[in-house]
Amino acid sequence: MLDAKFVREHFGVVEESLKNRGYDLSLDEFLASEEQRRTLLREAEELRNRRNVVSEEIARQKTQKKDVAHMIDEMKRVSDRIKEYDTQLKALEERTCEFLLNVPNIPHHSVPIGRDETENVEVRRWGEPRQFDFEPLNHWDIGAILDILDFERASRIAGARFCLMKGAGARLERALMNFMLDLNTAKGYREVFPPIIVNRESMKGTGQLPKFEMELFRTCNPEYYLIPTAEVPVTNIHRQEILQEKDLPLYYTAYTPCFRREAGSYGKDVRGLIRQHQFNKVELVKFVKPEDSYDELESLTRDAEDILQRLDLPYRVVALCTGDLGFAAAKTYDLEVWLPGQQRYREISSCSNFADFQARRADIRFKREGKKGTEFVHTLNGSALAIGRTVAAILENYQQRDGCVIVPEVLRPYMGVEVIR
RNA sequence: GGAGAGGUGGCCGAGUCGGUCGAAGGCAGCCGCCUGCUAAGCGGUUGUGGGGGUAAAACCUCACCCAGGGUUCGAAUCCCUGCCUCUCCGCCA
Repeated sequence: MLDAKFVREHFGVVEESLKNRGYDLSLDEFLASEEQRRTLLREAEELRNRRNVVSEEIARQKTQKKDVAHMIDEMKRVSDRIKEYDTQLKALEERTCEFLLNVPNIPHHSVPIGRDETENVEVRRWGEPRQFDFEPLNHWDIGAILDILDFERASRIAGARFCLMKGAGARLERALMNFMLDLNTAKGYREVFPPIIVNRESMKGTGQLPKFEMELFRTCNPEYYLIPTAEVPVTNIHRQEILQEKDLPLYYTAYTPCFRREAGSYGKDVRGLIRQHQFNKVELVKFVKPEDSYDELESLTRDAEDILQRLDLPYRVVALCTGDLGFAAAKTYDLEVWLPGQQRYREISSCSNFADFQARRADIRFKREGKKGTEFVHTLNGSALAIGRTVAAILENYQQRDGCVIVPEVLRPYMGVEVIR
């Protein structure tokens, strides 16, 4: 969420950023109702002041047994007027809040301007896509041949966009989770295992709600939401807290299952592990001081890249342009891994700096040593990595002519075997 | 699921029959004094958010005693609802 005062005072900046993101949203109505709100607020506060002053007077005179009926009479009228003001103010506040909740973050000035994903900018590449002396298969074919990925039975158990992993497939999934968590914690990220269904407030805090209700699974009675990413519960660890400067930065890593409706993605990636309703992911989350957040984004991205490098999977880093940037993000790098079966790079991690956008929504602040007042922290997160997609990448990149799959060296201690056959 | 208790400032803790309570007292922190010895004593000070104001402060004002409603001229104090915590019983991975 943006700061109402900031929007008031810098609406030019906000309009520009909305335009760059491809949003068609006018600020006029917001500015007008804000103006009205502030006027009403001042008048209401004057009345309250009057009421406070006279109420004290009433108390004083009453102890002296004086007649206060006329004052009480006046205050009755004042209180009625305050109530009227409050009703109006509440309506206005709801309107401005509602509006602000639907305004996306302002992109950082280093974010390339562009309409959609075709205008994202490649920042760097790592690794050489392997040259095959045979036609490389898709991971779902490899999975079927090895009998480690079973989409048919999964659809019987649950439905489309689910996968039953079996034998070495299940073991590979688990190996990757452990490998990634071990690596991340060794770098100083604190491992947490959070609730994976959360309340509405948490979803609001990170920006999934109210705008993206359609993309979430929800429970009824009582109402909870299944998390689409560990970002939600982990960022909300510090919701409504005031942290101390000396406690920052805070680094967390978490493995969780993730659940996504994938509404509106009909026909996309219908086969394989790329787009599932349920998938596993290891996430990195940072809480940092504002002045550090863009450096922290670079190091967070490097930490995610490190996993791909250790797995020896070719990838590239892409800076998302304004038109492709997520709602809450100020800047995002996507890591795209090479999939030989599809002959293209596919997203496997998304690393973002949200600046103070989530912190303001979730009310996560910090106090500087020796300074008055508080400031919002900056939050960041990134996948390190999406497990299912990593499985797909390993199967496709490490496949052999005879159908078996070599296990990447760093995973062998976790897998117990060198080859999946 | 059943029966009770409770949620007050960084922490502990008071708040009487609703009125001068942003809230006693203690601890902790900060500033100063005193003392010369490893610490005590004395004085002062210490929250957050909004609006106004200022070059910036100062300053003025409103709100905040879990959250949201209600009663009242006036609520931390009374009523209702919700959330959370604790104790006991039951059930259970």
